Amino acid sequence: MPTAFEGWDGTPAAARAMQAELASQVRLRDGFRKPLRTVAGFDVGFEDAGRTTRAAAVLLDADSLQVLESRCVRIPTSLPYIPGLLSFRELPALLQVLDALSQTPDLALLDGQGIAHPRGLGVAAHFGLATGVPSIGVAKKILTGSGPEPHDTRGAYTALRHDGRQVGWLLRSKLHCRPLVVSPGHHVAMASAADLVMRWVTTYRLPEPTRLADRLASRRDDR
DNA sequence: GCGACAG
DNA sequence: ATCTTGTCGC
Repeated sequence: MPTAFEGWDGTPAAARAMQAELASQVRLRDGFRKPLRTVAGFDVGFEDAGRTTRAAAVLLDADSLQVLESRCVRIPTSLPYIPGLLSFRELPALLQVLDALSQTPDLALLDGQGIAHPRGLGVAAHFGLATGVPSIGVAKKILTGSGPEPHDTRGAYTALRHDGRQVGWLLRSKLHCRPLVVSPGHHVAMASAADLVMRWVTTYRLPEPTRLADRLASRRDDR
C-alpha cells in the first residue's frame, strides 16, 4: 500500500505545508477520457467509536448509472478529524478501496472539497493528485469561501469564491434542498464540474455515486 | 484576540 | 463522522 504522504513527520504544520506544495500541482483542465464510461463514488465512515475507518467505493456505468461494482475496506484510524486536514485522515483508506476495484474509474466523486479549501487541496484534489484519477469534490457544506444562493431550480448554480477567485460552485441538485458544494479536484475544469455532477443526480440531493458510497460507508449495507 | 471550521 | 424515532412540510 503506497503511503499518501511520503516524508510527512506527522505534525499538522507539516501537513499544511505539504498541502500548499501539492496544490500547485493540481491541474484544472479536463483530463479524463471522453466520452466517460465509468464514474465511481467514494466515502468514508467510522466504527468502534472512531477506532476503525471504513472506506467505500461504488463503480457505475456513466451513462446508464448501473452499478458495476461495490467495495468496502476497513483499516485502523490513524488521526483525529482536524478541519482542513481531512485527507490526511481519510486518504489511506480511500486509496485502498480504489485498489480493491477491479477497474480504475474514468472519474471519481468524493465526499468533501476539491480545491475549495484553505490551501487549495481538499480530499478530492489530494485523491486525484495521489492516484492520477480525475476527481471532483461533492460536499454538503462549505469549508472555505462564499457565494450567492442559487435559484430554487433544479440544476441552478452560482460561483463559490475565496480570496478573490472562484474555487467551486453552489449547486441546487434538488428542489427545496440546500445546495451542494461542488469543486474540481485534479484533471477537471471548473467549467465542467457542476454539469458533470448533475449528470448523475436522479431523485436525491446527492449524485448516485457518492450517495451509494455513503450508504455503504455509513453502515446500512455491506459488500 | 475572536470566530469559523469538509467529514 | 456518530449517537437515534418520529414527524412536519415542500
